Amino acid sequence: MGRGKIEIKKIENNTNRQVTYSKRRNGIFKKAHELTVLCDAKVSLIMFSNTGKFHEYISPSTTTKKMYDQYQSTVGFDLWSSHYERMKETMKKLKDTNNKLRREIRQRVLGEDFDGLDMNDLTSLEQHMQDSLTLVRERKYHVIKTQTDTCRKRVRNLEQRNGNLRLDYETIHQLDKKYDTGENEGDYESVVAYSNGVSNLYAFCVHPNNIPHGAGYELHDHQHTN
Amino acid sequence: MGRGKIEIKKIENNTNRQVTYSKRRNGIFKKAHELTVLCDAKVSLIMFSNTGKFHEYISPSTTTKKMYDQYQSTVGFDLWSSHYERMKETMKKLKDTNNKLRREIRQRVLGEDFDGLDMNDLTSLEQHMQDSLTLVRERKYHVIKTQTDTCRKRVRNLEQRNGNLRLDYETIHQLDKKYDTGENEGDYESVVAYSNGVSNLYAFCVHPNNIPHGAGYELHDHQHTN
DNA sequence: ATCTATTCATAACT
DNA sequence: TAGTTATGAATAGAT
Repeated sequence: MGRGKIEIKKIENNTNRQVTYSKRRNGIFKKAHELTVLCDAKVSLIMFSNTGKFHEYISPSTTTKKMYDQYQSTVGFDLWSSHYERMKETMKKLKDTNNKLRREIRQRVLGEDFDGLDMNDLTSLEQHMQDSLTLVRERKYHVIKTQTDTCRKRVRNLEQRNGNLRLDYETIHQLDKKYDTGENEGDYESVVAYSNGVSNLYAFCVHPNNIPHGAGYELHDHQHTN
Repeated sequence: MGRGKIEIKKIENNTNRQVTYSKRRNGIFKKAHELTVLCDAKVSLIMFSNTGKFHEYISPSTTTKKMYDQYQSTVGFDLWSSHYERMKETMKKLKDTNNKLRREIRQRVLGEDFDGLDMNDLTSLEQHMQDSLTLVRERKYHVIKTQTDTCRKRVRNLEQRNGNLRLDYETIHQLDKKYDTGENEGDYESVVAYSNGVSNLYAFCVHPNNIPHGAGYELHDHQHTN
């Protein structure tokens, strides 16, 4: 139908193909619409050109979604059912699990929902809960013990540190006395020697009035205890 | 294009409509295929006649599902994503809930997974579990009490019944003695009178050897206790 | 189903 | 890209 018969095979000329696509597309759409009206049919027509351009015709009496729902139920095996059904299955299982967990919690945590449990069930439940409670208590005592140990260690460290401080302090005191009585010649070496292994001696020498509170040294303490 | 021009409106004659549908459907399918070949296009053509009959054409280079996936990504708003996404959302929530429940159970039932719980958490958890355990115990004792009460009632009933039986038995014994010594004249009335208010006297008279076990009377017992 | 007079769609051209 | 037209294709109505 045209100025000459054509063979039905791909039109290689790009422009021609485009033109033919456009013309014939309109032709089909027109036919689809005529069929819709004449025969009261429902038509969904979707096309993509080889360049990816999209066109569709859908009978006015329906929608594309409806057509595909109908398509699916007609063809039986539906296109997404595998995904969809598997998903629904999974969801059902999740819900079931959820409910079981909830019931367990209701029984064990909230102390409800005992219907259908006989003496044996109750006794076993009680035993289980007793065991679990014991586990929680053990955990708690473990935590307490750990905390106590840490605390004790810390105290011991502080005591030791305090002892050292006193020692240092007394040493300095004695040195001061020496200086006061002019007995300090040749003793500088011994002071330095003594200070090895005794912490913060220099600091005390600079600020001896800090000793009783020691707030300024907490950082040093930490460096030692850690 | 036929023996005469036709108006594009619904064909009322049923047969005519059917025939036209069939002819034009083939026409469109042919055109769809020609377009597919000539222009290297992809066509999905789905139709339902007004009687519900289904026909489809799909370009050989593709499938209906592919076409609709492409349709969805082209049109943007896709046909199933809303369902699908909502489903995925729901599933995620279910999984989360599930995990939370599981953790609670691990903590409270299995005595595991205490990481991140400090002393306060543990103390509160212990208290909660103690409370729950108490609830289970209460329930258990309630069940025990109920069972015990039922049992006790039953025993009391049986005892009472047993007492009645003995009474009956002795009565009969005395009557037998009377008969043995010939003292039974005019006493029939008194026996019947006596039997009023005493259960199963007739039965004893017929099968006095059943008395000690009484198995045959359990049904009667039930009728009395209920 | 098949036929065919007629209308319609469109290939080539502008 | 849009319009024209010669021509083949589609099909309405009849058989």
